Amino acid sequence: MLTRKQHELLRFIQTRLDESGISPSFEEMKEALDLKSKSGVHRLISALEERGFIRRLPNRARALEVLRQPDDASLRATRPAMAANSNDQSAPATSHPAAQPANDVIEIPLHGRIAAGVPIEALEGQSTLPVPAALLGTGEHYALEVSGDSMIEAGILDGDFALVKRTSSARDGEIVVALVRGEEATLKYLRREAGMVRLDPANAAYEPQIYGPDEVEVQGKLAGLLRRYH
Amino acid sequence: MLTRKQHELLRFIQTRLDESGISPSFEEMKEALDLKSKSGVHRLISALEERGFIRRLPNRARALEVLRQPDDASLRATRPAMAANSNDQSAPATSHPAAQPANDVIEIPLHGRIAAGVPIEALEGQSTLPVPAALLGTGEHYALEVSGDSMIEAGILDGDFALVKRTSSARDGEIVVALVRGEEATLKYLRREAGMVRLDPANAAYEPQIYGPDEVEVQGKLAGLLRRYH
DNA sequence: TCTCCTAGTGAACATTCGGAGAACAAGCAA
DNA sequence: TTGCTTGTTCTCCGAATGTTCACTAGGAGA
Repeated sequence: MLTRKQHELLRFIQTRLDESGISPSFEEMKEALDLKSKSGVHRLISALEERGFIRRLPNRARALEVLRQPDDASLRATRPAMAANSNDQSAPATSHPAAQPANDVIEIPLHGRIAAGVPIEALEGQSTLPVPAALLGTGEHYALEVSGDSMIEAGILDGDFALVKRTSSARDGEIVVALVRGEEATLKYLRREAGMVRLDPANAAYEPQIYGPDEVEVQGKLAGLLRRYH
Repeated sequence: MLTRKQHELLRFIQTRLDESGISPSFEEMKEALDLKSKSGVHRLISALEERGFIRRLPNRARALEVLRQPDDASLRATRPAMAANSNDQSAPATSHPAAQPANDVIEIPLHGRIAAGVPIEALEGQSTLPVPAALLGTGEHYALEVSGDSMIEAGILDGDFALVKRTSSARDGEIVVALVRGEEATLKYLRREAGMVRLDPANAAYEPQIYGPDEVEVQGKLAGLLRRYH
């Protein structure tokens, strides 16, 4: 899936993220790959993004996120080491060499219903929900039960479980959990325009809402969805 | 399923990916198979792709990904099931505190895409998908990747994973996997009227289809849904 | 608000590498 | 025979890489 250079760069980025938590700048990547110009890095980054290995915020410095690891044994072998690096060694949760089902499932907290007029922190969780790891990317996730039909045209129905990645940044067009004026958490499309933040429902019966940047806090972005039919 | 050469090539690719994480180029595969030309490799690659064993980005160098192993128990044991999930994500959240194994999880077989014009039995699957037991009821279940937008108004989008309970009976108004004339499996609302069976899409752009009772075989009914956002 | 600096963007050029595919032939099984 | 897999040669063109240079967006500070 990756060429040599792409692979090399991806590993460098991942290493830096593991060590310092900060993505390297183009300049640093240039040095690491022994190039004389940032342009080469730029193209490699673009290729990695195109192939779905990283994600980035355009025009933002050091705004890289690794989405997947290259599919190779050396990584699999080093994963325990990485775990020890990136996180506290006190988490022994990684010792499941062949515990097949367990490796594929992540237990995430269920924080209650969204669009209930209550900040979701208030509902910090009682229960948890097991979720296939494949539905999630990296990072911390939680689940919310969707209330209402304001996102129905995006295929998100009342009663669905939204799997949300905890983050305070999101890109235009992504579906986010937004806390409005510290009071109300809703699930909406995020769009920014003219210094304002617009929250777009996916239901022609509802109006987009426009707020000042200080009125809206992104609490996470939609990473997956679970639904039950009875 | 695979010819000797295809099998040999697939194993070579997998080996290289395991060792280096970088897919081999046509030139390298040519050498490995002891051929004198890349064209042979080209045809083998095409065959492997057509049969769903590998995935590739067209016109991209070294952009191969192995989706399935040949039906070979020794190999299969070493590959997590989700590797076969068309998209990325074979490397889930490498390590974070919230990632804990769970018990109430059921591993169900993933039978391929539905609405692909192929009876799903034909795709009897290598891969499996871990699913929270809470999403399913009793009985035997399997998963299908949804193809197309014919159920979009029911909140079922292209690329979603439908969790299906295997059953040959369903009630009016339920969403079922229906095999039409032994050929085509589709996901539709089931309705019976005047001795006929009607399969209703949930998309105004599509027409309901009406069949004789002998033409339609219910293979299961929708029990749950998984979706990933990228 | 304005100005400056840095990091990121991307066009352009050259070189080498890698993939697509037509065309022809041989071996083999139904 | 017919159909399929395989082997081979050859050609064409696009991808990947390295490099230079100029430009732009954002953030920091005056």
